[in-house]
Amino acid sequence: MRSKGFRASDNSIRRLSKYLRELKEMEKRGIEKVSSYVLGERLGHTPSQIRQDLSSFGDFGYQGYGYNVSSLRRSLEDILGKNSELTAILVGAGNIGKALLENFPFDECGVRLLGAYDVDPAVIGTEFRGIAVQSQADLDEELTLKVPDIAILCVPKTAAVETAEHLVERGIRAIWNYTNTEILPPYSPVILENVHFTDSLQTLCHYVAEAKK
Amino acid sequence: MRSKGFRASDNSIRRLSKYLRELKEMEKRGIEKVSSYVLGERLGHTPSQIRQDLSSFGDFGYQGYGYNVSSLRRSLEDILGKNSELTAILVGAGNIGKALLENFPFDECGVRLLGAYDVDPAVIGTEFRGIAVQSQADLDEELTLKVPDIAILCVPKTAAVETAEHLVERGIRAIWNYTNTEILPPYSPVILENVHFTDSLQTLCHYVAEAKK
DNA sequence: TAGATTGTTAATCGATTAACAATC
DNA sequence: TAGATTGTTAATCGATTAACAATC
Repeated sequence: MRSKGFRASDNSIRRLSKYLRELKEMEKRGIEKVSSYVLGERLGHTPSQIRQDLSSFGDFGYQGYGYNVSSLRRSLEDILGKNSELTAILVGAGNIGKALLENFPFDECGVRLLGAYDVDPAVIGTEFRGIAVQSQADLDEELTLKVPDIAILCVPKTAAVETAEHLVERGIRAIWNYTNTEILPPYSPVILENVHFTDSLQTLCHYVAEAKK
Repeated sequence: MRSKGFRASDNSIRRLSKYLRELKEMEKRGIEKVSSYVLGERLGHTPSQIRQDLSSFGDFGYQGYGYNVSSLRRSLEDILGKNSELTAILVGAGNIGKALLENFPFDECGVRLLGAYDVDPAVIGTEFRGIAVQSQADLDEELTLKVPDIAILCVPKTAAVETAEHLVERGIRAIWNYTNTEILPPYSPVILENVHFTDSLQTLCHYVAEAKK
């Protein structure tokens, strides 16, 4: 994982995830090598773009051959932090929180989920894949001991900003935000990744409405 | 909703959703007017960008005054298809499907959910907010009667491509894709909006891993 | 009126694509 | 070897930002 001078754009990073997805699929099918041309065909990108994206992180290919699927897969996993032993907690075990607890493939991203927390007594104690939901007090205690790398924020909209600020005050430096709310001021030093479902559907609806006209 | 000659970029459309979110918040707080400068401050965009984004869809502001919050909110809802009476069905009532059925604010996007479908007999018949999950056969019958505008695809990865193709063959022209898979060839005429959770977490992990170095 | 702020045109910046020498 | 395909440099394209006349 050799990093070069300039840094890749956010769009480029997101494409790496997409490439990784396709590479895993190819690996599963026993495909050994792939060229930027073929990968681009499959995913709708130009060969140039793929080579540019990859080359900003290292020399992964071989001239006249292309890329070895398995080894490029491993390199992309490295870049995307799979081997960085990152830890996370989940805050808010409502519906979306539960869905993540029950189903999300954290291993696939190399993230170890340390715990889940909620304020609702009816939910506290419930167990999902070996993780029992704990109380707010437990969360605060936990954070004094060790701050995980990532907080997955799944609390209701109304508690979103408050909870986010609380977590950041206690040392959290990255948030995976499911609250459909802008939880922190722009340019805050916290690394923020938003999953805004309504934004996504509204974008789709815009194009659908346009197409219907 | 006056549309001008050139079309807005995808990024621009996505920002409109963000603006809309903030405008709703301001409206709730009783704020009557807003300038591109103030809105930009709140969301981390330059005033120029906001004016550019908006002006590609119409003249919504007033010189020397700014924008009226309520009326801009309404205009953005129009652009984002809220008043286009779009319809949708949900296919695959597993965990994420259920979470959407139980919680997603479809009204907020102006989308009417017509039905939900699954192959699992254990799930068929279950009701969520007035919508009973129906069988695959029911789905096919429904599609011969009337094709909804959007299919929300929540089936397992393994059934993703097959189900998507099935739906498209029967007339579906837009898919909100929750399967974490590339379900259709690039450049297909179907309008596709992907919600790829793992891509999102991997992107976050990349930045977190970088920051830890 | 003077100050504020729009919509738009022009300038800048960054990202994508094309081209090509290097070389497996 | 000849053909294929990389990594990289240069050219193009598009998106963001700055500037400003118009005007409320």
